[in-house]
Amino acid sequence: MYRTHTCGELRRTDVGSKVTLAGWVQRVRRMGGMNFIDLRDRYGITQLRADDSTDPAVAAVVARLGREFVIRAEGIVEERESKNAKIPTGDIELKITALEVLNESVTPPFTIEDESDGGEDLRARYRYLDLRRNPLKNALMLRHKIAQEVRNYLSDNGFLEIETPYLIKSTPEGARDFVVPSRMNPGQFYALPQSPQQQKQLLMVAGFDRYFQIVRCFRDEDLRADRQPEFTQIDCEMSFVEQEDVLNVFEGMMARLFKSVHGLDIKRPIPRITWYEAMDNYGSDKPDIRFEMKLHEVTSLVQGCGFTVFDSAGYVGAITVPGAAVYTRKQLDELTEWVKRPQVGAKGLVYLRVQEDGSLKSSVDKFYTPEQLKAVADAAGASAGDLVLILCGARRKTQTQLGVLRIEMGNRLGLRHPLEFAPLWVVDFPLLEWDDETQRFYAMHHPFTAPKPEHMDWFSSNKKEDLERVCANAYDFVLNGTELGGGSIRIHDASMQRRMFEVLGISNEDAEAKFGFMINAFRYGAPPHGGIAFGFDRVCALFGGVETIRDYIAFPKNNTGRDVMLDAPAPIDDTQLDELCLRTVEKA
RNA sequence: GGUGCGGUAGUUCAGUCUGGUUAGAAUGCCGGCCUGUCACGCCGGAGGUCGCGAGUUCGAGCCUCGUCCGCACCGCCA
Repeated sequence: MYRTHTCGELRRTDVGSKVTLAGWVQRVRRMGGMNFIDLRDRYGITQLRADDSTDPAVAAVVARLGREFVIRAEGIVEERESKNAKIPTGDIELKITALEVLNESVTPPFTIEDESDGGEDLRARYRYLDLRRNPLKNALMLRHKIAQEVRNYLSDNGFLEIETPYLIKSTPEGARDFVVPSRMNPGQFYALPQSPQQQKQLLMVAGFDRYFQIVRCFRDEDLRADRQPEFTQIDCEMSFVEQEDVLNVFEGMMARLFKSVHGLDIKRPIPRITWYEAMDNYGSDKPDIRFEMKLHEVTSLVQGCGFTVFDSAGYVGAITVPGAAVYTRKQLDELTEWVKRPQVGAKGLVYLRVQEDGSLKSSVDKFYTPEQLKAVADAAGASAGDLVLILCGARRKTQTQLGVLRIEMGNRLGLRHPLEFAPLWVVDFPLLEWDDETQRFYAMHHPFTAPKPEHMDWFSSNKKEDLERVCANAYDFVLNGTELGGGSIRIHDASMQRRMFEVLGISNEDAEAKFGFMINAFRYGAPPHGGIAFGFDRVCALFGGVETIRDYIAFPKNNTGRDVMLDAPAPIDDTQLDELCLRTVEKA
């Protein structure tokens, strides 16, 4: 037996017992004649003590120990002379009676401590060492906890966990597919699933009326702090449900997670706003509602006064930054430069200070009377000491820019506490999105999303402005400004599906070629159904209070999609290429 | 495809704007001292192709151009 206990469990009540521990050497403190070893495993740290004078054999082993050696120590649990309140085992130590090196370690390239001295890239290349550190270890433990809670909740609610294939068929709509060549079918390719969307709908046709899966998905797109090419979804689908049923079930799931992970009782029902309200009030389809600072349209108040920038704009909107009237000219200039960066894309920034005495000072004083400015400040909900920031331009574009500015000001004012949680449903998304470049509609969610029944007249119309108004039975779960999940009620009626393809400009032949198996299956009695999928990595990261998902994935890819530890992707042998008929002709 | 920031001891960084003797600090590592440390302390030591390539210059870590790599973001992500 290598050990009787872990390094995290011994307490004062164990004093006097003879135990054996095994783990990694975190640090050796040699005091001259007396030595302390911090022994670490997954469960914690226990201090070992060795006295050179009483046991020369142990002393000889201690003398050659280095960081990250794997050792096994036998000894007696003793109460410490001086306690360490920082660790749970801080009241005791192990007086070593026998010590064995199970394996040596070369000096690690960075320190294995909570605050490591290693940079991101270095730690990524030695991920197995990085994972020994508490922050990453705790992140993976949180991930496990959330996965367990999700499984239990869904299983308790009658959901069956069913696996779907990873080798499927490429679908042209949506993100780029990762493809896998087929040896037995030369020149043909599988695709890895972007999500098990079609399979789960087929499971509904098959009668598994409540399905879920914690499943890996793949998208060959550029990466971000919150986007990996392979990521994990909590994928769910239900039959004989309306939107309300889906929202209720998954509110319950999120409530259970908040309770079990953070001990929080979230308010139910979780607030719901429409996509239009989200855009008009927050300039985002995934608003962070931990703080107010809503958008206010002031277009009618500022036009016709000779300020041509506003007069020619389709929309003029404002946000009120509380307590920011003290911003200096320099700070405002910096903010103006900030909104003009390509990432935001505004042409300029108009400000309006409501000073402590109630008087107004703005960058457009010469165009407006104090009364007119007062009306703007009132419309924006500004009071003494506040700063009103105004952008103008095309409606949705400007709202989006104000939304980005709102988040930035929220950050600057410290209004976005990572461990404060404000969940939200965004509902009634537009069904379709017009693309100017290709002059056609695209499905905002995916082409199986059902239009709202009350919008069927518009959906039947061939006028662009009618189709643009059609809302979908689609919904997103948003937490603290991050989209954590999204789903919809699906189309289960063949004629409506045909109409959908027609609107999207997909011919019968194309639809047959791309989604033939779906269309065919739906002829055999598809039940009304709908579902949702959550980004599991993002759920973990947000519950952990950070914005990057990499820490919650054991072996993530870097910014360019590489696994720097494996050094993948990599070329393959010519023999492999030949077998797959993929060998390219050498260039002359 | 694009924008920004970064690349200098094992590691994290300073030095680059304003070119000039032997490129510094901290930490880690090695050696010595130390019997109650827990970020132990004290003394000493080793450790550098300044990412790579070209250019400007009497002289380049520093200036210019190119290139590679990392991170963040825009595009993209039905």
